[in-house]
Amino acid sequence: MIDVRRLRVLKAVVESGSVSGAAAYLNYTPSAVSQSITALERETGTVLLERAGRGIRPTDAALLLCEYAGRVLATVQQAEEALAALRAGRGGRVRVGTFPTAGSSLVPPALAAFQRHLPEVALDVTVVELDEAITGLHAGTIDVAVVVETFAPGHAPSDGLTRRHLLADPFRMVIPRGHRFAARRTVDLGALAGERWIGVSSCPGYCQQVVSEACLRAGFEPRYGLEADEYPTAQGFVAAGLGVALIPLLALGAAAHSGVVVRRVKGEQPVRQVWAATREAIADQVPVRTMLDDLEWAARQFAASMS
Amino acid sequence: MIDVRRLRVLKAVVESGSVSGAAAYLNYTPSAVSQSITALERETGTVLLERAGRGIRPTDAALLLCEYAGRVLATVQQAEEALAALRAGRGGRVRVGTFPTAGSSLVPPALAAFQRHLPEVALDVTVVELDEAITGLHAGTIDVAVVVETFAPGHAPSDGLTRRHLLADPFRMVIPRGHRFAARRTVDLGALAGERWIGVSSCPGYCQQVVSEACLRAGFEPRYGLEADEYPTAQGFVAAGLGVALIPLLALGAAAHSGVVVRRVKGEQPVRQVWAATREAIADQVPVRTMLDDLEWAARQFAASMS
DNA sequence: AACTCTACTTTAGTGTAACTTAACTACCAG
DNA sequence: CTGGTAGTTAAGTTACACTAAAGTAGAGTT
Repeated sequence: MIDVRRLRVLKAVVESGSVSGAAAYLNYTPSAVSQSITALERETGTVLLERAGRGIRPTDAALLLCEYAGRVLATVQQAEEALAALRAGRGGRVRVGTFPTAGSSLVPPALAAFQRHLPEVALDVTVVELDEAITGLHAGTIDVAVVVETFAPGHAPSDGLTRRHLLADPFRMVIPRGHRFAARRTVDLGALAGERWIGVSSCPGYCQQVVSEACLRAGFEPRYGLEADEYPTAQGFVAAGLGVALIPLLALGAAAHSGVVVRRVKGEQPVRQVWAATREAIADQVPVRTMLDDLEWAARQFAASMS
Repeated sequence: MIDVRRLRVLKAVVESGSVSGAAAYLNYTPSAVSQSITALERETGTVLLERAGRGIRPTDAALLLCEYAGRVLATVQQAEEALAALRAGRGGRVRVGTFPTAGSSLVPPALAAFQRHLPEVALDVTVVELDEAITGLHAGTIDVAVVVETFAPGHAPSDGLTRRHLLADPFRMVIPRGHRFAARRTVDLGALAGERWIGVSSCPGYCQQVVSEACLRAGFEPRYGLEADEYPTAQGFVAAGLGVALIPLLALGAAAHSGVVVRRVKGEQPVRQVWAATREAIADQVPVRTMLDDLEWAARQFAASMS
């Protein structure tokens, strides 16, 4: 394979028309240029320069190689420019993994803001469970994950990952419209000890745990009746009078089901913590940082709108 | 400017999916590959590989660079192929300079043969005087010159040039159809001592000299009447009865003027030597050597047809 | 949980080749 | 013939690309 650096030297010679001119251009000595060309001639088995009086004249072969050298060097320069563009946040792709109940109030506004900031970066959004998010981050199939808890203060951050706190998402009491507490502004959990509780399977483990702990703090263990697969379904169950549920504000969305009322919990709020996580290795990249910033911004917007 | 050799290494890594795979492919040690990539990362200020478990994963930047690397390496390979083609005699250009009276029997058949042999080589043909031919060869504006004499055995070949003998082109006596010697097979120059001689200015110096020397050998100095600018004109003058002329066989062409007869000179033939000359530096190139061979072939053909 | 294997990185050392310096050759001009 | 310019050659030095060997870290094994 022809050495591209020597092609560069040849190009300089052909374009300047002399060895010494090329040397000046390249900040070499004429000797170095001469030796480079000789080496290239040896390498290609072709005569590239002929002596012509005091100077030199490129052969057909030299002109041919020079043409290709131009293309090669132009391509390399294009590569540099494309790389600079990528580093500046133009081009490339960010893969976002979000937990199932991230809701319409957090991730979509963040994605919209991101597209405004970096319109040339492609976006992949997938819904993933918590463990998928972690393994995806490690495997490189996800760049930014929006997850619930796990990264809570107590937990050690998974190795090689870094996280940013987005939001403390409070649970609200969802009760049927006709319920005896529907008129109250806030609801004491303890007063609902006897109710039938609706569980949600899509937020496995942790969310359920928050609910249980809140109930325990209120002095009772919730009696679960139905298990909904999603929070909207759970609202439906509540509206149908099948029980009550504690549902995170984010999962309630902008508009609650018409058959239910949403009430603040009296006393200490049960909350779930929402985090954004990414690999440390890519945390400095413009698109990744921008995505984190936009998620944070969307979270602040949401928190402000719900206060 | 990004180092293309390192791009090559990166490409190997990305395509094989591992450092050790690339090392095996390139006949390097994994260490060398790792160092190359690190250097490329330093050079570009970009992270190219992330550790992923036991192996590595290329970043977006690496994939981007890899794409350009493919183009660059492909272009270099194309250059090599184009160069090989040029060396094999496909492509390129041969510039032929020929003396004014080279005639239709030598150069055109040679050019036709050349085009048959190397159809992809472009041809430039110019008519040049002798000194133009020499300077043109030196200056590189002519690759192959067809010249008369100058390179005769006595002469030292001009520096840096090499020559090949093509033809001893004999002069023939051209006399009017009605001339008293028109019936003879051969003509004794001495018998024409009293005739008016037609000179030709287009073959300056040497051709004239050959004629004069031949006449001197025959014991007289020719009395020049008219001077024609070209050999066909000279034939016209002879046909009109304005004198006689010694004209090289090549210049007579395939068909002589209808008003004249062409007769062999008795005794020692006045001849002009026809040579092909080229620069030593390019004498080994396929197109140049082919051109010389074809000129030689055309000369043999001509000599055979005129025997 | 300790081990082992594999993959990559790091560090130190070596050899090649790329460049410089200096001397040489060749061409042209005064 | 001399001086100046352009290119090449030869010798020497430097830089760096690669190897060797030791180090680190993940993933499977006993």
